[in-house]
Amino acid sequence: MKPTIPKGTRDFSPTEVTKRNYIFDTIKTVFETFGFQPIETPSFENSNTLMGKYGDEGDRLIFKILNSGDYLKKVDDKLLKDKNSVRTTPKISEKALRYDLTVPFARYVVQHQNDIVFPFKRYQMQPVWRADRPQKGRFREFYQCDADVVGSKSLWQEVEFVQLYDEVFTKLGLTETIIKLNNRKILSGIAEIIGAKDKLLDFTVALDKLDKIGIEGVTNEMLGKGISQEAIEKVRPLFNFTGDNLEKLEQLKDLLSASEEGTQGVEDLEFIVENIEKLGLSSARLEIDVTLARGLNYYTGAIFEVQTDKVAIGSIGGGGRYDDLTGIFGLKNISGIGISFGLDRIYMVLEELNLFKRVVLPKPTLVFINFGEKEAGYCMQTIKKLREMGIKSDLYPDNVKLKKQMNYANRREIPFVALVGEQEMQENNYTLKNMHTGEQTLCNLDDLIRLIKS
RNA sequence: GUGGUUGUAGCUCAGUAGGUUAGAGCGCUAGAUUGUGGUUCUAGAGGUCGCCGGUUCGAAACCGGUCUUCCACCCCA
Repeated sequence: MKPTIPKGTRDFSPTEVTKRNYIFDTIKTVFETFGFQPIETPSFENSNTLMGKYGDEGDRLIFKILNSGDYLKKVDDKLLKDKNSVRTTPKISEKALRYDLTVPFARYVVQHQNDIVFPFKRYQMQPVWRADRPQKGRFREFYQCDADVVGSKSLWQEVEFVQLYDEVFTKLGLTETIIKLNNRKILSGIAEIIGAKDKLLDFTVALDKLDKIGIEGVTNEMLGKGISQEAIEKVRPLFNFTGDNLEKLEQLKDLLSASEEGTQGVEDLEFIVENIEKLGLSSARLEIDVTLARGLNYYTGAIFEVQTDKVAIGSIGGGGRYDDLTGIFGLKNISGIGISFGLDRIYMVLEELNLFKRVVLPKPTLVFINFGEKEAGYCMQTIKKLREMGIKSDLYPDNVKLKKQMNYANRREIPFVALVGEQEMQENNYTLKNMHTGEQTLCNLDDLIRLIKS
């Protein structure tokens, strides 16, 4: 049998895990610096917790878990005969793998509302699963690193999340990231102005593609969705939106003056932009982008997306404010805002830009050659002492040819090898070989420690 | 879900207008070197050519299906 793993999943080698942990640790440190606390939720939830939260497309991409036992027994004969998957699925599957971390978090907040101190700032770094077709930077199992705040409507949270993005990417050495910012209220306002409020979703999805398919493509798609030519004319200025953030906001103000919601959105963005300008960013750039829509339909306020133009890979993070996420689970009037880091994509970007230089694979500093049982026992005494001192050291476990043992040390890039044979044992000293220079020294334990520490 | 693409040794890939025994480089094992790795030289092991079926005297090659890889769309991190 040929060993394989399912489509869209990956194994991670020691080097890869080390590099991934470096990203995890960096993000985690920043999250905690900003006052977030960790939680974890199960990898699978009840289907009804997840289904219907991500739109029809999302439902299709949720991995369903088959009921245990004789799961077909209770299903109606008629239903089975009809071969209708959509209607049969709920009968044979009651659990599903989590699709993101935000919905399980909303469930968590509602379920534990009595124990939570609001405003609740939590972070979560766990895998999620999507039955998508894999392609570049898209997998069926991948990690998300989310930070959310629930229980505060303050726009300072938006400001903080921009700072947080900047901080994380700066620490990772990924500079000049572009933090795109928009507001769902502005999109609603625009739809209102053009009299296509019922087509908000179609409108935003089409607008989102502007940089990909161009003005003409977007126009055609909007026309195709039943948005009138006149309406499109009204928003044409959006297609060639230029200037700095404040200039863009001025233009938007004019465009949206007749929409209360749109105006509110502009004011929100103004607050964020002005304060970020006062506080300053280390290496990222905040950019208003009215074409930024994001697919999720639960965002109600600010929308974020982080991009880098150094690597063509799509967004490496995103998020936004959702005023009513917990409402679905019965807890009203709790506003939330959150952001997410796409760990796997960040990994690919750092790899491509060669930004993992500082990451070193954990490995022994010193390995002892095995010359036989007696010598091995003697070496283990020393290794015990060295390990107690925090020096990573190891005994080659088998008494095999010296060449093979040396080759092992070489392949693992272990900097020092100690040879202890009969001669050394009798004289109570060590032959220490520096694998880099090839230099060998006969020394006692103190000298050995001093040499490998230098 | 739609369209395209890929699969030959552990890895990266050659190969054939269908014809004895399927190749290379790297890696692996052994030796040159019995207490010395990285270089070099020599030898060796390793493949039902993704899987199933069809066409054919004959298929790794042609055809169909299926799985897989990668890519675009949809959607999205």
